[in-house]
Amino acid sequence: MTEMLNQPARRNNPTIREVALFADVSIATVSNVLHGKDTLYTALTAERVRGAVRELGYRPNSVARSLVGQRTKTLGFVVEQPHGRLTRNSYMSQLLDGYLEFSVRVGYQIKIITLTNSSCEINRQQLDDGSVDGLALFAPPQDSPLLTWASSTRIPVVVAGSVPQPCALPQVDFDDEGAAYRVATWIIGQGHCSIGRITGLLSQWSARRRERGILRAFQEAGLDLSDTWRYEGDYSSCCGETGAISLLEANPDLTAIICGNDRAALGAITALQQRGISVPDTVSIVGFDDMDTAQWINPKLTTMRQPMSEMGMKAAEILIRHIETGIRDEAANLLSGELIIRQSVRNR
Amino acid sequence: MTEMLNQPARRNNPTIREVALFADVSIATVSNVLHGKDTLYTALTAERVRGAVRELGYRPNSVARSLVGQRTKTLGFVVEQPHGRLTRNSYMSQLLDGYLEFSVRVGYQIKIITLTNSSCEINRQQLDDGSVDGLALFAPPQDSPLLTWASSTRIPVVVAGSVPQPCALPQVDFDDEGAAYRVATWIIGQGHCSIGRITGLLSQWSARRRERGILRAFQEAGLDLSDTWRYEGDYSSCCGETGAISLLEANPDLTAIICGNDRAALGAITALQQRGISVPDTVSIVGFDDMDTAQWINPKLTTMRQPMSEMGMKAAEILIRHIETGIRDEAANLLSGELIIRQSVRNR
DNA sequence: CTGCAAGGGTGAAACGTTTAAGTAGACGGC
DNA sequence: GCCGTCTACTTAAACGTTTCACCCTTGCAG
Repeated sequence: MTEMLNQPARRNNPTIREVALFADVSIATVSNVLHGKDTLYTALTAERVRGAVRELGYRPNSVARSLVGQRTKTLGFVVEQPHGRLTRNSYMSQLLDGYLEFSVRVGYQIKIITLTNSSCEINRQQLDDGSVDGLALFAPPQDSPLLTWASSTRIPVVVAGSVPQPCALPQVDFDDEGAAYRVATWIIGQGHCSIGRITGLLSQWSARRRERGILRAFQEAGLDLSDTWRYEGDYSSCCGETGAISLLEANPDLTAIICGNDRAALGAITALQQRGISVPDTVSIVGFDDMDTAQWINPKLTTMRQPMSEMGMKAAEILIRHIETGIRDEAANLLSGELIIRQSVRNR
Repeated sequence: MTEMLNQPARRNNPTIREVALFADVSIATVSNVLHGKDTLYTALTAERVRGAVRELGYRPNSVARSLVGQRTKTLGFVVEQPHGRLTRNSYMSQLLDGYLEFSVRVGYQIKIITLTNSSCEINRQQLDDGSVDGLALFAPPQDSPLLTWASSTRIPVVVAGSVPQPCALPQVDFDDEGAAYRVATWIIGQGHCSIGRITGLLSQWSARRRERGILRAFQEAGLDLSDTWRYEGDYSSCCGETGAISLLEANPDLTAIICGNDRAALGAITALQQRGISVPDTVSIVGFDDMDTAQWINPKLTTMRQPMSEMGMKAAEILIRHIETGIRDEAANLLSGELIIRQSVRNR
């Protein structure tokens, strides 16, 4: 007994039990007061309880709460290697940002779950061990075993960003095709008709969808649909450099290039400028993503911004609705991008 | 009808109790097998238990585990508004990256805790409600009430990044003064002796420490220590623009500018180039941070890279050691930066 | 005076684990 | 034949909550 009194500095958090003792009421009453079940106690007892809580510095233990309530008010942010490092591309951070913002606003917390390919089997334990109420899979690799796992699991799941097309899960993604169509249509509207494109790897769904959008716009405008105007890259700046040069050699009358992402666009600009070809006066360049650097380079890059943060938010929204109402979202939520017009495209 | 079909997929996770029943052993035995307490069971029972686990698809509930074990194997990543959005500056994402990487490697998970100034009192509940074993406060505002709270709390805490100087908590930070000293010494070594500087707000500790480092180098080299060579900015690109011009007007023989961060450096370069002043031929520019854009602009920016990821790792390391051994780190862990030499500084 | 509803509260089970303490049986030494 | 020691288990008490069922007053209608 004296021991308890002697340990002022390092003593453990008080429990609801001690609060009850201190206030001279039952545990149940403390709980009721704390939950504002106001028909179950008098103002007097409430005051005594609150006094005890204040005096003892009581904070409810969320783990115990989760155990009995069978929910943790926590959502998982799942990211698989090789993305791994969140920062490598700001893509992930922006998704996280939106996801976090929405979740926190409605009272959920976020746990980050990273899976390495190798230890996928081991780490998968974390996915459904009761520590989260729901999971959002962000930009999963196309062949991720998680996708099949997710479609048969008990726990609410949503997939967001770069979703492989045939995917029977609730999903939110960028409207690649629509955005590409709009970019192409817009640039045609600027008077260009000899337009090259540097795509991502066409084995990837997102790159294929963008290609489709561009082709649709080209077709409507009666432009040449042949592969002469296409260079298949891999979203690297390096492929932007070689792609730009290669396209220009194949089509000397080229006046514009649509790049699959900003990095490729940066590479293209660099390569062209090194050869004394002016951007945008001779060749116009448009990118995809609106990465931070886009506004710092010269000329400032005109590009299609992906609504990353909004996608994160939407993912959280869908997930939380599923958790709280049991209603699983079935639609494919395609968010559209925004064309950020800067200086790298010239009106002819 | 469809509802009926949906039910079997939605059945709850099996508990250790059901595994025990299935394998016809006690709960304790299941637990022992799962924990590899190999003196406590025969190979035969182990096989029966593992069979049951497999058959039922049992996964231990981590919440229950945490409750009895009194630890969650989870660390908090605490970030206060107005940083809020992780992505605004990649600063936070990089810290998170390192923190995450180290933690995951040694078996800890990460929960993100964002605090808005307004609801600080409310959200503070989350900080010590038993849901995390330790907390890392990243780049707290100088006057953050969290800092005083943290120094008197029971739970292990570490502060990382932009730590206010008088802070009695375990901490890891960038060696601002040392890095600034090295940058200044190096640029003097390149033959410059008319060197301006654009600082951050000198009310902030980090900016003051950098200023001190620069002055020490200037003093050792016998350079003019007066304020003529100093422009106090606020780490914005805008202040870089006005700062560069203002310094140049005050000191026409200026040959180099040390910028408090990369954003200011970018602003300075833009402003100088707009006036037809060549960088680095006429004026050299050196930055601080090594933001992504630094390698994309022309000329590529020479800058002092902050070891953000390493700082995150170090924070996790210190925290976990404190948690597991009870030994609180008392040293101020100052990590040094790396000078990334690119093209924006000319050797005279 | 009885019955009964409402108000204000309590007791205890449950959530799913871990683990200290206990136990039954086999075996060996004397 | 008795004691002690191992081995392989089991029992049950925690961990800190929430919540459901129940209990005791008191007041009031019949």
